[in-house]
Amino acid sequence: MQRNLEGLKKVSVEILGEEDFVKLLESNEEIKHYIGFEISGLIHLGQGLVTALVIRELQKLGVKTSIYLADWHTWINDKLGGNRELIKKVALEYFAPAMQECLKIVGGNPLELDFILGSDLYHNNDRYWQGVVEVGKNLTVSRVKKSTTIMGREESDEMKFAMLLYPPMQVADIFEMGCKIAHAGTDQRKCHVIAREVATSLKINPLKNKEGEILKPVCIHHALVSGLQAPSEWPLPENIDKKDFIAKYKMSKSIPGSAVFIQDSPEEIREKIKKAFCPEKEIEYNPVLNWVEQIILPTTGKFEIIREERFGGNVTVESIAQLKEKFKNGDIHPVDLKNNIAEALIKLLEPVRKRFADLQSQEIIKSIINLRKGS
RNA sequence: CCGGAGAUGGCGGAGUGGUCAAUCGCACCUGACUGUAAAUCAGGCGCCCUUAGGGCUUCGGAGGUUCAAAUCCUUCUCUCCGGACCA
Repeated sequence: MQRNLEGLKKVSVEILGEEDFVKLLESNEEIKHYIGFEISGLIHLGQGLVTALVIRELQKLGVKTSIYLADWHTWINDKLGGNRELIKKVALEYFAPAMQECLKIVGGNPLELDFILGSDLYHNNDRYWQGVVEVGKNLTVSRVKKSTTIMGREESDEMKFAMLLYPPMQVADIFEMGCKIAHAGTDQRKCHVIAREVATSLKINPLKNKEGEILKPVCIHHALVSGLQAPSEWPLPENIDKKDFIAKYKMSKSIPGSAVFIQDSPEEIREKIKKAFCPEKEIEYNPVLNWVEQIILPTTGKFEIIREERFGGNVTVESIAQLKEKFKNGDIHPVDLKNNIAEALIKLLEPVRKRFADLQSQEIIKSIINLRKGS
């Protein structure tokens, strides 16, 4: 079994508590992982495939992986109209199978991926709610308020009191499930940092290794994938932090053109990518290039460009550095990139489309889409 | 509970009795220009009718005044800001 973190590091941006992770691997004890999902709508490539890539790598390390279907959190955050029945239905009939397919696509093993539904975890579970309170006793209100950005809300948005329950609940989830590895996109960082900070103060249900020592959860964060939309200003203004600026343009479910959803039809995929922002020779801020880097290459190991002779003929690249080089000097044109990434994605995602091709699945997907329009 | 402010189209935000289907900005859609997108320019952007034009339904909900209301009145709901209560 693989014992180093190199593969994992390639598909993530940071590991908080890396040394602890190495120790855990060496100790041969069971290591449980989880990533939590709000059942917030359709699954896009970032959520589906990038998550799956990390899970694949964790499985290679012998970690017991799981996905937490956070129906309570979804309810609190008022997604899917706050309709608890629908949330559960979508969780079990769309999210879970979809993530199995995504994991299969990237070469992971869906049979070794557990699913845990929030309602089941909390049902008749005093210890969980004690955990929530105990986490809360270690936090100030302002700290919790600041951390509500993990819910994808703006500070200016109206905040219901229940939203303040969300971060401590998310932290308590980790301890309740006994997950030594907590995994999420970088947007969830604040919550994980809280989890690590309070970990050593917990009395009721702390994380422990097999020697009984109290542990902080190891937190793995993957990068958020760029959205295809154009930035509000281009070229990027000189005087600002480019990284911060770019970070604002992530794939988003609420910005229609920014994301490809995993069950999108070939036509939809082509159309969205055709409309993508993709300046010629630009390698610093280029969402299409970013997709090749974060999705195509880690999944298939190569990126094939099929094009007419007059444009330079076919090329295959195997690293992002190689691709960037060719793109920067104009050997590869944005249209080459777009045409081929679209076809590559169509091919990759075919199993998902098949999985959800039946009438019942289509109904569920439709109901998610209509909800968004309505609310 | 009391006092004040407010609720307008996807969002922001004008409008305070007729000329308002509702200025404007953003977003969005179409076309032109580029081997893509962006930028720029032209047009569209409540719904229906084939255009001129016409019809229908809108300005938090309900009711009312008026020839005529997003605009006035009553009432309800919700939001924000103060204050009161704090055994």
